[in-house]
Amino acid sequence: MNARGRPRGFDREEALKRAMNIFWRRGFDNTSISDLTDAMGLNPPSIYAAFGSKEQLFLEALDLYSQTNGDGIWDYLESANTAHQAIWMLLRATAENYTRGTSPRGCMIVLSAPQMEGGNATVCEELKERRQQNVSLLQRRLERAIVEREIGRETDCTSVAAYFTCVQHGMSIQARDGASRETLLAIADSAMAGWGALVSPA
Amino acid sequence: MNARGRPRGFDREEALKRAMNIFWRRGFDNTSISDLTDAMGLNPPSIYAAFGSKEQLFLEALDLYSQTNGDGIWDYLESANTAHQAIWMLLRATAENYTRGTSPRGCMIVLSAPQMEGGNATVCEELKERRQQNVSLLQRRLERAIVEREIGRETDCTSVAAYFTCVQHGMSIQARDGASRETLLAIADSAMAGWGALVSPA
DNA sequence: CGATTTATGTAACGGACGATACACATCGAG
DNA sequence: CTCGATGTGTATCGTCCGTTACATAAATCG
Repeated sequence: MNARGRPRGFDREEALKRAMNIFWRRGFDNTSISDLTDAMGLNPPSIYAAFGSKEQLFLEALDLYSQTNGDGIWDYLESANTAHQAIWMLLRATAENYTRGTSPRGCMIVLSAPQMEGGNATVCEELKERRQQNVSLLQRRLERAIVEREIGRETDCTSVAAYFTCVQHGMSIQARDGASRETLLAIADSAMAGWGALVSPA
Repeated sequence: MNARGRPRGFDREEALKRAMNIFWRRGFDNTSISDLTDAMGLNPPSIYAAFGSKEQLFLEALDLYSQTNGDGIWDYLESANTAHQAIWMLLRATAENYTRGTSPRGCMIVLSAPQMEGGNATVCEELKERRQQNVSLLQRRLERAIVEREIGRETDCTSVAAYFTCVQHGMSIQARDGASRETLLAIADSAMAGWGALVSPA
């Protein structure tokens, strides 16, 4: 009992990758089905048969983005030995990731649909949740650093996580506005300058 | 030779204010003429006669935003005695400004149209230029602080300005995502924590 | 071989968009 | 008053949007 009917005439993953790139560059609302058919080399019925709708296609593209572009950044959180090193490398990896010549600049999750009203509600909510998950990841890493006695028990992990997340989000805007990799790396370093004052002593 | 013809039946400034609010909340592309007619209480021909086009209306609304909402923030840059105090107050004022109950959260200039492709090119370019002007303002204030011997001559004013601008931009995203005033104020304080390491000694 | 199932290409759907044509209302000038 | 000028309301323009109907192509199943 194998695939019945006419087989799909295109590579679904390749098509999804192209959709991701154009959503990333133009955002959800500013990407039309016509844009997608051009970029994916498909006609509308093929897209709808394979992905369901523009909204579902975007959500799949968002998953692909998180897996292929996000992980390279967030892996450092757990792999680095200290929270200080982890966040520093996270920010520096972000700077490099946001200024790759071949990819759109900045983060798809931050830039795709910043308006909470007027656009697609499901998409907005999904993006918002993913952004907030990143705050939680940072916060948990800081709490782990308390347990491991890297930083003191008095550290306000929630505020510090919000601060570094804020810097990362801001880097998306700067990257989209054309900031150089050097500028973003300098921002990453600057953001770490206050570390000693942000965490309480171990 | 005074105003000939039928006089305008509405308050132009009040209508512009309402347009600003809805553009601020929904962004440029996600605000339709229908949204504007509802919010402004006008029919399309009245809007077009008074403001020209959706694009021109937005640009006027953007000017109004800068005058009524931006100045409260940026005035501190020149009025404060030191660059340190100026930037700190700038960030704290930003935190308060972005979390006023009556207004949309976050900055209109940052959130209205973050995509450089697919939307209105003129609007995108205008917003980008205004964002970059803010970097220049910060940079000049830091250079003044060098002249006034508040900070050392080795300070990398460009990088430091980019860093604080980045924090401010990030606060717009956080505010739009629902961050509390306390969270944003904590971010402002956190961002200042590295000041001593960011500037060279006087 | 049909019969069935799935994918594709063409062509178009209803609806929303930004923007206007047109008739009418309301002003100042003469 | 009449005349020219300008604002307003209705009703609509052409275009693009996301989506789909329909006929046809290409595969498996019996």
